[in-house]
Amino acid sequence: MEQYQKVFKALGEGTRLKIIKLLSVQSFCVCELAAALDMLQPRISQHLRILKEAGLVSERKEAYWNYYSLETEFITQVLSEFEVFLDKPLEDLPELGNAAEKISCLDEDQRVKETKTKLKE
Amino acid sequence: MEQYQKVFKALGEGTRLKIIKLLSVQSFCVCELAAALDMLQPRISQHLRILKEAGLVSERKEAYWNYYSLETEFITQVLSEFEVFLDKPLEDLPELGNAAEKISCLDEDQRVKETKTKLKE
DNA sequence: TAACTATATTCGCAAATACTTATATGCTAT
DNA sequence: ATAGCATATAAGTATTTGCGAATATAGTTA
Repeated sequence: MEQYQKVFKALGEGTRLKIIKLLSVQSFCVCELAAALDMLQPRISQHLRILKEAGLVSERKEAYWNYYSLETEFITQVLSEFEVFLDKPLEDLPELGNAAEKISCLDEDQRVKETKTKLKE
Repeated sequence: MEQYQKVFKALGEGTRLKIIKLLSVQSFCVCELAAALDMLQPRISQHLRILKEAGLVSERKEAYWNYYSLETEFITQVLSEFEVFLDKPLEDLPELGNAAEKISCLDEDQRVKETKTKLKE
């Protein structure tokens, strides 16, 4: 669950989305990305670090340059895993097992029925 | 592209991810979510507003309560569209057509070859 | 070694965001 | 109508985050 947060946070920013889209075409070094996006080099480096820590891009050093590549397969995998995550029962998630207990005694349909009954009486 | 940013930003936060996971099981009203997550009600309402504006959840009023439901199909659709987005040519994206021009004169393999040649001389 | 190029990191600032407290709105019930 | 419950909104504060400028690091050339 922490991984999804990290990945989605990395994806949820305009500049990083642009970088990702550029890298989806081909690998680029930092200075090329900076030129293409008309931004300062340190900014690009910072965003690339975030993307790299989330696993979305990888780095390859070549002479002067550091080329960054999009980890396309990783992205595909995380996104499909996320859909599986949404189908899992709450009990399987340590972060939410507690929450599951607090509401497990309630059933929505039953609740609504009770409410309606109560209101109609 | 703006939609992806909004959706991913909404997904990239811990509390909202938990809310989404809870709603993946069944619909809940605000006070139930607040109780389950042991958080204050206004905080939950705020997060729900963000999720709703991103299209990730929908609202249904019932007597006293506002029940929120996960828009599962929407999520699935956006995520698969995003993968298509990554395959599109840059020219199709108004936000990056400009960037495409700035780097279109460069070809990575050629660039690397030149570099290596230059370094070996 | 010294000078150069590309990149990474740090610092200070401004904008955005999440949180708490307090208040307002909307239904429902008496 | 007035009271009560659930929810939404607003105000104020603290934290986070993106940014520009300056500095540090790493690899390359002379």
